Amino acid sequence: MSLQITPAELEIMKVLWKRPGIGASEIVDALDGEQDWSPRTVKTLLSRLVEKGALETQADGRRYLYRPAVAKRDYQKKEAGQLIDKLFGGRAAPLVAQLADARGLSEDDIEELEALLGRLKQ
Amino acid sequence: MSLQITPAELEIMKVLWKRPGIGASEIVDALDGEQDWSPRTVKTLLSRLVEKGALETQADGRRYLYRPAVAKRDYQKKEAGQLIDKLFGGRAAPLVAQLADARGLSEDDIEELEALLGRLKQ
DNA sequence: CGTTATTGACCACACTTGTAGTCAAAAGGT
DNA sequence: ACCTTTTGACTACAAGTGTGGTCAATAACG
Repeated sequence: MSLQITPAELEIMKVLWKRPGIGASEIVDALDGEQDWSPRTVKTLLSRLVEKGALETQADGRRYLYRPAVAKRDYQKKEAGQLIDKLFGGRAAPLVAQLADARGLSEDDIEELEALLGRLKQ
Repeated sequence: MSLQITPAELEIMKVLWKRPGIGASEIVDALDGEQDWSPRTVKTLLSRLVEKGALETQADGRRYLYRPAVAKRDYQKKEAGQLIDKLFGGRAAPLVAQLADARGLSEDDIEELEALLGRLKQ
């Protein structure tokens, strides 16, 4: 179940990761200002996500409540892993080097990473 | 020029980043074992890449020699940046944390990253 | 030289993706 | 009890993508 989430679908997932268990209209509202989609479009994306198993539904009278069937954490992991496999020969360090180069790590980033590495070390 | 390279096209790019300036048949050979594509498919992907400006051609008698118009480095940077914007709120540190969790960083990775951070610090 | 293999140009076609319309059932307002 | 709104189901349709075929020119081989 490779669960291919497209960029448009991802916007929906992001809303639901933040507020799981809401209905279509709340999602439309949450996206207002972010995306300029008709409610129809949002509904279509919801259906497709349900169909591909990325969302679970729970009937609530006339409508469904939607919630992610995939944790954000897991999805992030999968995507990050795919990227380094695809482009960085499976090694994480070169990716980080590119990131540093591409957009510069902030002081905070650097500190956070050092702490992380410290924890990993022992 | 946002230069959208699809996964299949990327395989071609990878060959050409490694060996720029080769012709279609060499690319087909290089992909043999990697991808199971007919030479026709490779040809189509090449045309599309040229059309979208990701490859440059140089006539060589009856055929073209192809070479990347985009440096691998730059493409990696763009992809990595897109990923963290898309999924990690634009911050690199959480991505690295996920990677560490997802596949574990090797000793070497950790050392490399520490060195990198050291360099970035001053 | 005539035949064959290669190459780029152009074409095909199903599947996915972005974006939305139609429809019928149900829920809610008045 | 109607009319309107909302919702999910189904449908549409163009652009992009994966995969490969046809064709004509030409290079290479015998």
